[in-house]
Order: sequence, then structure tokens, then C-alpha cells
Amino acid sequence: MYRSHNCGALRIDHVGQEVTLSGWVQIGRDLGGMTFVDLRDRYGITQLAFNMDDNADLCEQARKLGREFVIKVTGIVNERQSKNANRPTGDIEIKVSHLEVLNASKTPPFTIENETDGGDDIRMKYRYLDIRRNPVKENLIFRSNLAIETRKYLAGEGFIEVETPNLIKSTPEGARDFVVPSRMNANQFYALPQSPQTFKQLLMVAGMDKYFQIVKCFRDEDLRADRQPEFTQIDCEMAFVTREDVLNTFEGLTKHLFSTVKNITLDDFPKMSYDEAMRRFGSDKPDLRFDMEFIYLNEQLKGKDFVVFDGAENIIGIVVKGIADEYSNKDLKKLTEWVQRPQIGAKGLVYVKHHADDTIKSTIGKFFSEEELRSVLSHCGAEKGDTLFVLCGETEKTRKQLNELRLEMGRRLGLMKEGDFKPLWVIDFPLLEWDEESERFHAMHHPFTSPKAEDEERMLNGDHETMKSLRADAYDLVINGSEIGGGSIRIHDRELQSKNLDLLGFSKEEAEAQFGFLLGAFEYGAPPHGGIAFGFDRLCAVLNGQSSIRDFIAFPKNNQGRDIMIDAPSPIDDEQLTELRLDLVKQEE
RNA sequence: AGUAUCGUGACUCAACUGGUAGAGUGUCCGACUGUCUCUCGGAAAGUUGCGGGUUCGAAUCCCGUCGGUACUGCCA
Repeated sequence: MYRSHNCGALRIDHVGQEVTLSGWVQIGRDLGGMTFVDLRDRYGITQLAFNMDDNADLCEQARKLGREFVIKVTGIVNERQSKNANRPTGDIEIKVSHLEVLNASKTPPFTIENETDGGDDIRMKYRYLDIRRNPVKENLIFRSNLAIETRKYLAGEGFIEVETPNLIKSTPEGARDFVVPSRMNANQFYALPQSPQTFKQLLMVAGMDKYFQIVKCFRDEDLRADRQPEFTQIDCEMAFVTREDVLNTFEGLTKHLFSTVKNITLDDFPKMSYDEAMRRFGSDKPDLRFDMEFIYLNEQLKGKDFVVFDGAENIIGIVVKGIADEYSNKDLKKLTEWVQRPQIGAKGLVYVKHHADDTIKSTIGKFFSEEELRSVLSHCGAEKGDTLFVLCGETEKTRKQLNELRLEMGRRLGLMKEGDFKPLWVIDFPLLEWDEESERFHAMHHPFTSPKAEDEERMLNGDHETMKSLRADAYDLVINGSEIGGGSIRIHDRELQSKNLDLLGFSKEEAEAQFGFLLGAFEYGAPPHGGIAFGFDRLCAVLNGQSSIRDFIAFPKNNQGRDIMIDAPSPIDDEQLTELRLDLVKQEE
């Protein structure tokens, strides 16, 4: 027997019992006459006590233990003479009578402690040691709880979990596919799924009614802190539903998860159209933890012979509370440079400071009288101490830039408070997106998304401009400015689906070759259906107020998509290549 | 692919912006009978990622390269 209890289990009531514990040596404290060893496992830390007077040999053995040795001990639970209130097991210790080293350990490259993590590269290389650390360990436990509660809730709602294949067919739409050569079918390839999209729709045609799956998805695109090449979705599809049914189900799921895993009760989620989100916040995933809403200032600021404003399509501002006296000219210059960085690309930054002493200072003082500036400030609801920031230019770009500034100011002023959760449904996304480069439409969500019922007629007959204005029955859940997931009501009519593929630039033959199986299925009684998918990794991170999903994944990949620990991807044998009938092209430059 | 930033003992960082590479943690040795980040004494440990260049002199400046991270492009 390796253990009768774990290292987090023993309390004062166990005093007198003989127990056996196994675990890792966290640290030893050698006091000469006696030695204490902290024994750690997933559940906690228990102190082991060795005394020279009781058993000198054993005490000598304990002194020789190094960090991260795996040991097994047997002994009597004793009440401590000096207790440690900081640990759940702090009232007791084990008076060890038997010690066995199950496995020695080299000194780890970084110490297994909450704070003293090494750099990212060394943590990833020794991920199995990193996971021994409390923060990472707890993240993985949190993830597990979230998955278990998701299954509980959806099962309770009558959903069934169906697995879909990982070796599927490559499609040109959307992200790049990871591709797997087929040995048995020479010169042909599977693709790993970017999502189980078509399969879950086929399950609806198959009458499975309410499907879900916690499933790995794969996209061969560049990585970010919140993006991995393989990631996990809570994927779901329902038949005979409207948008409201889908939203209600997943609002219910989200509330359930917050309440069971975080003990937080969420109010009903507000809804906002895509257009409104873009207009008020310049983003399709606005962070509603703070306001700083956009204020449109064409009327107030145009026609005063300031060419920059007069030539702009739109002039938009935000009011930042209470920084007028805090931000020096130098600070504002730095902020201006910040918005001028190529990543944001604003031409300049106009500000109007309303100081606490009621004076006004502005970059556009030359072009506007003080009275005019005061009137603008009051139009914007700015008070003493506030600063109005203004960007101008082409509407879409300006909104995007001002969104970045808004988020930056929110960060600087500490308005993104930990423990504050502001969910939002963004609805009525555009159906199609015009891509200048390829001169064709892309599906904004995906090619199976249904237009809103009232737009269906226009979709069938409209011209190019009409197509740009079509709205889809598509929706995203946004929490604290992070896109948690999205979905749509799907097309279930063969003709409408064909039309949509046609708009997306597929010829009849291409459409048949790529999606024939789905179009065919639609001819055998496809029910109206819709669904949604949540990014599971991102949900874990957002619930914990973190922006990186890596520490919620046991073995994540780095920026280059590499697994540092196992060193993948890697070359393969010539034999394997031959078997797969693959030739490698020499890399040039 | 681009931009920014970082790379210094095992780990985390410092080194006055060009003038003898240091500290904490860890490791090793020794002392210590109630510690719990034990304490105290001592020791070992560095080709400053790599390759060039400028200079009397480079961790520091320049060029290149490799690697980490963040962002942009990209990601229905």
C-alpha cells in the first residue's frame, strides 16, 4: 500500500492513528537534533517529523532527502507542539517510523513554488514540473470542473454527447487546415476539423435533435496568447429552434457555470446588435465593464476651418474621467505616439482637457474658441478634471483606433476590475463580408449561416450593395471584451444553401464537390436548426480574469506552434515519406 | 511575414547608458532539538544566446542570426 491518506487529509481528529503517506519532498528543514520534511501531493502538504533521540538512523535518512524526491512514509499522527495556522494540516505532523525513497530526483531547474516560476521557455520544456506548481495545477482542476459542470447541465437539458471524426475532408473556406496524408489512398489527404460544423448539422438531419460535444478543433493559423493551433470547444446544435432557444440554453449554461464553479450569480445578459456595438464601442466584442462610449462630433467640430476635421468622414471622441490634471503634456505626447504606432495607425490624437480649476487646454485651441470647446465638452458630458480624446478619419478605421484607445485607457485606469463579469450577446452580424484582396464575398460566420428571415428575399434577388447589407441570424457571446463563442441559425433549405455558396464564389461543381454530402442531406427532410460553440479554453481564462489560455492547457504550444517539451513538429523518416508517397521540397532562403 | 521587447551563474534579476560582471533564490559543506521562506557560518558556480563590426576598452553601441513573449497581418 502506498498511502492510507493523501497529504491534504489529516486533521487533529486523526491524532494517534498510524497512517501511510506518499508524495514529493517539497522542502526539508534540518535543525540538527530534529528534521522536518514537508511532503506534498495534489491535495496538500503534510509535515513529517524526525527526531535524533527517537531514531537517529531514520533522522539521518531524512536529512539526505532532496527536493522532489518521491517517498513513502509510515508513522503516527501527532498533535504539533507549535502549530501552523497557514495550512489546513498545520495542527498535526507525522512522527515517522518508516521511510522509503520510491524515487530520487535531480534538483529541478526551477523550484516548485507558487511564485518562483521560471521563464516561459523553461516552464514549457519541463511542463511536468510546472504542473506541480499550485497555480497551474489549480487551473487544470478548474478546467476539469468546468467540463464536468458543462456535461451535467447539458445532459440535464436533454442533450446527448456524440463524437465526430477527426480525420475529415479539407475545405477551402475559413482557416487553413492541418492536413494528414493517407497511406492507403495515395496522394490524398485528410484534414483535421476546424470545428465539427457539418457533422453536427448532419446529426440534426439524422434526428439527434440536441447534440453537444466537448471537442478538439484544429486551425493552422498564427498563434496568440488566446489562440492555440489545437483548442477545445463546447460544441452544440439543436433542431426546431429559433435564435432565442439557442441563446436561452447557452445563457443558462453560462449562468450555471458561473454559479457552480465561481459562486457568482449573473443577471440576464443584455443583447446588442453588431451595428450598435460598432457604433458605440468600435468593436464587435465590447468590454462593458466600463463606459467611455463613443461620441460622434461631426456636427460640433466640422466647419471651423480645421482641415483635418473638415476632411474627415467622421470625428469621434471619448471622455476619460479624472485624468486632466494627472496627464502632463509629456504623458499626452506619449499617448499620441501610442495611437500612432503602426499596430493602431491613427494619424494623430486631439485632446481637450478640462482642468479641475476650470481652465481648458487643447491641441485644437488655435482653431476653436474657448467657448466652442466648452460647448463641445458639455455636449460630451465632460466635467472638471475630465479629458476628451478625439480621433477622426474614415469611419471604420477611426472606430477601430478609438476602440484600442478606449481599452488602453480602461486598462490604465484600472476599470477592468477582477471579479467583475459583464456578459453580452452581440446579434445580427452581417451575413457576408467583402474581401478587397480576392474580390469576393466571405461568410462572416460560416457558409451555412442563415440570413435573417426578412433579408432572405433580398439575398435571392439583390445587387452587390444589397449583399453587403444582409444580416445573418448569427450571434456571439462576449464577456469582458473577450469573444467566448458564437453560432447561428443555419440554412436548412438546399436551394438557399446553394445560393449562399454561389454568392461566396463557389461554382456549381465546386459546391457539389465540397459540400455535396450536406446539400444531399438537405434533400431528405432537414429540420430547421441552429447552434453555437464556446471556446472552452478561453472561457476558462476569462472566468479567472486571465488573457492567456496557455496555463489552462496541460501541454500548450509556443508562439511558433511548437511543443518545446516533446520537440514537435519534427522531420520524419524517409521510409515514412516513401510509404506516404511524399517528396520534400528543399527550403530556399 | 511585419513591429516591439527580452536573452547575464541552475532560476529570477542588477551592473550609473562604454571602464575590474554583482545580488537574492537554489545547490554543496559545516553548526544547530520545534521549524514551517528555519537560522547562522562557509564554498562552488558566468565564453553576458551565437557570429561579425566600431573602440585603447563592449553585457552595454551597430549589423546579422537564433530563441522566448506580446501585438498587427492572419484566424468563417
